[in-house]
Amino acid sequence: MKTRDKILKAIQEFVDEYGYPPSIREIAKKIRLKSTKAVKVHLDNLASAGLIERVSGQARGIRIRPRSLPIVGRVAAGLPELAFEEVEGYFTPSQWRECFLLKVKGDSMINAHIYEGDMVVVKPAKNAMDNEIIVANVGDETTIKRLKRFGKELVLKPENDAYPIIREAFEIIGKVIGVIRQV
Amino acid sequence: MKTRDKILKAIQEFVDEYGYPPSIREIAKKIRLKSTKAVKVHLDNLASAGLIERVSGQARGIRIRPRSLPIVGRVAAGLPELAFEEVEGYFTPSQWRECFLLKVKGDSMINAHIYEGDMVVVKPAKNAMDNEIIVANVGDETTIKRLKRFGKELVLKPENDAYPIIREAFEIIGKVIGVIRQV
DNA sequence: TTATAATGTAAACAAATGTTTACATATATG
DNA sequence: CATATATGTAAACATTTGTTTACATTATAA
Repeated sequence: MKTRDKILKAIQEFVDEYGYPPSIREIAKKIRLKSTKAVKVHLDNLASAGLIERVSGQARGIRIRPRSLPIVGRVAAGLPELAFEEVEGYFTPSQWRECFLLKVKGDSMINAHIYEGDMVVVKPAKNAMDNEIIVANVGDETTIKRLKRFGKELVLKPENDAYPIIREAFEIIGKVIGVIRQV
Repeated sequence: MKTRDKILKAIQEFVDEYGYPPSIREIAKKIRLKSTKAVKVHLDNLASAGLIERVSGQARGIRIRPRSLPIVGRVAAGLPELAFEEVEGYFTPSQWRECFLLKVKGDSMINAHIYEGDMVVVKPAKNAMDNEIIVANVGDETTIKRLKRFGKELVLKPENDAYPIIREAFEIIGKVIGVIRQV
């Protein structure tokens, strides 16, 4: 692996671990270079190649693109090292920064393809719109349901015909903006 | 708004804008404080309150964004600012570092709860074990199936009884280690 | 009110950190 | 081979940046 790529990888790992970018000396130590000059040259190259951005003179003035995963529709033959022919877009987990994950219990939302053991991504909120899937507290139970407006009444609708609509009082905790399942 | 909260907000805004944390002087300038001492005291308070993490002596050694999302089983009443009673664990999107996302087409995997429009998280690999869900190229089609070993023969099994087992030649692209759906 | 703590200013200090210079070594490249 | 270029080491340098000290101001409580 070329030194330049090692540096890029080291930066990404450092940011993942510490939450802020490394200093030049920290990069040098991580990839076992004995001089800061060599690192600086490579950083300048990475910057002119557009792989990172730098603010000269500033401590840890390195910005790497927010980590994102490429979304593809199909994969080119041979899998030539992430050189996908048809990248449809990018998914950035950082859009979930303010969220938490709620582990799904029960099967009351299977029509929305939310199953026991899945994790729903919840964006904290106190209000929601008609038809959104939300997390709410009913009594001391935390539950995932679809919010439905019947005239002036707000109710919680399971996505499973075997369960009844909930008309009890509830408190909205947040909106479900995604579902994750680890295989 | 209290100075401490202004500082916390300023840090978040700075990180959003520049990709790395602010220096104490930059914070002071942003919230119009004329001394670095005042900022430092507040940073120390924020740190002991657990709202930020600091590495003393290091330039821009401030971490605000959690590296992981908390997984909860239920939410405490009132949602007291992300103070969850029962955090069961943490989910770190960075475990998907080497992966890509493949958009799901068709309904051949619905028994594994993988639906059209979902995205599967694929970890590139050239081999897989019996029973794993994999991404493979069959001809010039990219497909998601379960890998099955029949004696010495490896086949691709859909998770939908309406589809037949695929016995054609295929190339393994990677393993499916997760499923994401954006609601 | 008066004492005490919290908060802020100003300046000095020390450490961390980016930058530069001089030189050595490897790696092409003709 | 000979030369140029890239890459690296070592050390010095200048700036940035966290920390501390001394003191002023404001808020809080007895």
